[in-house]
Amino acid sequence: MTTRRRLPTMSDVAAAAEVSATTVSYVLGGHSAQMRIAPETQERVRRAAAELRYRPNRGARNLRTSKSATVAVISDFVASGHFASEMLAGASEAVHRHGHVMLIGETEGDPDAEASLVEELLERRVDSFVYARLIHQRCPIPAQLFDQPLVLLNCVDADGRHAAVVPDERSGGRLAVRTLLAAGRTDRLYVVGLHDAVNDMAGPQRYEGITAELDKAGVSLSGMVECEWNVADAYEAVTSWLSSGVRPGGLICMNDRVGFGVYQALAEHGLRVAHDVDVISFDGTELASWMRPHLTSVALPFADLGATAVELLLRPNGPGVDVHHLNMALHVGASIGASRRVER
Amino acid sequence: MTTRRRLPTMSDVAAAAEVSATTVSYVLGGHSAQMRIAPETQERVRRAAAELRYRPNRGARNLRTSKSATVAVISDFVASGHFASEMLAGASEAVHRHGHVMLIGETEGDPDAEASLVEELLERRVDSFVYARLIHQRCPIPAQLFDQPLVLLNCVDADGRHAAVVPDERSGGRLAVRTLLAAGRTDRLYVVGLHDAVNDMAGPQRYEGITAELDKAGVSLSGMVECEWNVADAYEAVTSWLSSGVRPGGLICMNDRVGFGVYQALAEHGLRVAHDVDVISFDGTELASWMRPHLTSVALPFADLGATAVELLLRPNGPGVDVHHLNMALHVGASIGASRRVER
DNA sequence: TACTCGTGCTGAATCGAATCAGCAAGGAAA
DNA sequence: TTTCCTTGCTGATTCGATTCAGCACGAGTA
Repeated sequence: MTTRRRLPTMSDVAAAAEVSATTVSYVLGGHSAQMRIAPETQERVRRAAAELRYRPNRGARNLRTSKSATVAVISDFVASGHFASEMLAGASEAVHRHGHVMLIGETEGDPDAEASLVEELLERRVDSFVYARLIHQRCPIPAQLFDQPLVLLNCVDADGRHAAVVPDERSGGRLAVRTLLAAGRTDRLYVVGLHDAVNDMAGPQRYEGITAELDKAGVSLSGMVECEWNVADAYEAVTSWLSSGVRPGGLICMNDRVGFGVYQALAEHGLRVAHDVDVISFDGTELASWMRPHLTSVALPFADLGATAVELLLRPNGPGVDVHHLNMALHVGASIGASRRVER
Repeated sequence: MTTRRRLPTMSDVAAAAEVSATTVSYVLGGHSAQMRIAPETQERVRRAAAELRYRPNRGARNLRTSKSATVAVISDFVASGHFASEMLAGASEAVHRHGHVMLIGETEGDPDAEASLVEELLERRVDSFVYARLIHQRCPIPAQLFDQPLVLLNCVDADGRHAAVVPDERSGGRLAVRTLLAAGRTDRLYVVGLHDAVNDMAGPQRYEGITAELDKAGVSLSGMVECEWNVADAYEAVTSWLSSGVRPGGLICMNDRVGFGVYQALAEHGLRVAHDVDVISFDGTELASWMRPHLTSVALPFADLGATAVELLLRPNGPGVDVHHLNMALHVGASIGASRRVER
């Protein structure tokens, strides 16, 4: 089923409505007032267009106007099976709301792939670009994008020359601490997952927020467990840490996958989440809601990040150069404070 | 940073190389032999193009040739945070390998959204379409796509009028059973996750494969636990089932999330995976590798599904109307047979 | 010398829409 | 009656590439 009949053009409509193609263009383009087209004529044109199932050829229009109503999203993930792809859903929704379409290119972060992808997109005269990263970080931007309308999504460039939309990790960190404190957890607090990753933004900023809020409350952090932000490393690090005899009161996990590993380690040591140890984490992915008990998590506003980036991009005056920090909200689970609720 | 300088056109190149635009077109289009352009002239044209950093305007080319080198992927998920988005990564890779770009539209399965999305895409004269579903199922196809080059991805239509790429669920089911049998598990076998979902393909076909292979081995299924394919339902169903006193030997979970719920339920009943109960599941997502012990899973070939769909679509003679079944491979974990390994 | 033929290139039309400049018809004002 | 304005529309050009038809020139042939 791949025969494609010729699609009706503007002059087909013009012929059907017995007017000129020019008139059709003005009517369907919404400029009929400016050109004083009589209401009956407008009606006739519109009916003809509907009857022929006329659809404008965007390519032809673009050629004339050099606008393509197309937003390209260049990301290092698309897929990768990661929860962050919700960002794309948010972006996609906003793009269609504006009557544009979204081109997606995945590059796995490879600069060569990025460069050739951008070339492809420029050939297609894409109007504007979103450059997205799976992990909130500082990263280099392909130079070809410098003079294009551009918004960075979940990342920032070194010099702050571009508009960016990122989560407010710092206040996310404060929120995590406030949540623990509000539940009465004020002692034996540890952070799990701190590590040095070059250009990482999430880790340091979350940590800043955590220490700032602790200082404010006069509570001090008892220490930290370093590990990569994944299940296996978190499990191993926490397991060997617990084996050394530490008995934490509250664990702040740098993301949900770390939280997952932490649950496993605690279980093997006979420690019950929420009863013996309070656990909170960051990201607010589905994974948190799969655990037992549900993991309380300070959520990244994935969809909102994507949508906001597109909204900025499509603003009439362009996106500007500000960095926009979006709030992280608490996804309440049941991983905190059960002991104290019971004691009461 | 949104100023956009005028891009060089073909006639700019022609002027620079002191030839006609026609000549430039033939040289850069690779038809120089046919038109007998002298090697030196070709060289001059190519140098001029490179110096001006000339990029063809695809829109203009499309207008002339009515081909856009664009593949649209319409899916009900994109994002949704699901592992299946790897299908898109596979598709994306194949699309770029063919020098095309990929337009993505997410619809959450809403027919109205689908219809208007397809209109948008047709306006842009997209060459060909992939219609994808998160869950392998039989589903209605938007009628506007009927006369477009189209491949269905992870779904089939009711009448089999379109090419489709789907996982071979049946042999996946057989593989799961063979794996259990090969590990010596031949008794107290149960399937977890069977349920009636209209138009679902994965469940019935996996089940068919399972029973066929069991029959062949002369082993019988001891029963099944019905639940939706998610963590919470699987946990609850299996927990109450275990509470009734059943002691299973092997559990075949309909997907990894069911497997996760099963792990939780088994743990609460003091049953150890691989020692007391063998567990195998389907899908082979990252989640399986996050569990302890790693869950052995019959994997969906996500990336391959996406790539194959695109390859079919871009075949010179069109995609045809066959349904292509791709093999599911075993992701070996450690959730099977530890007891018998120890006994030996 | 007249002719054909191969070589190497170009002119002009075309795709489908947007848009500027302008024109015919009719009514009002001078 | 002439001039001017308003109303309602159209012709021609343009965007940047592709592609058919054809042209000039020199070499080879009769």
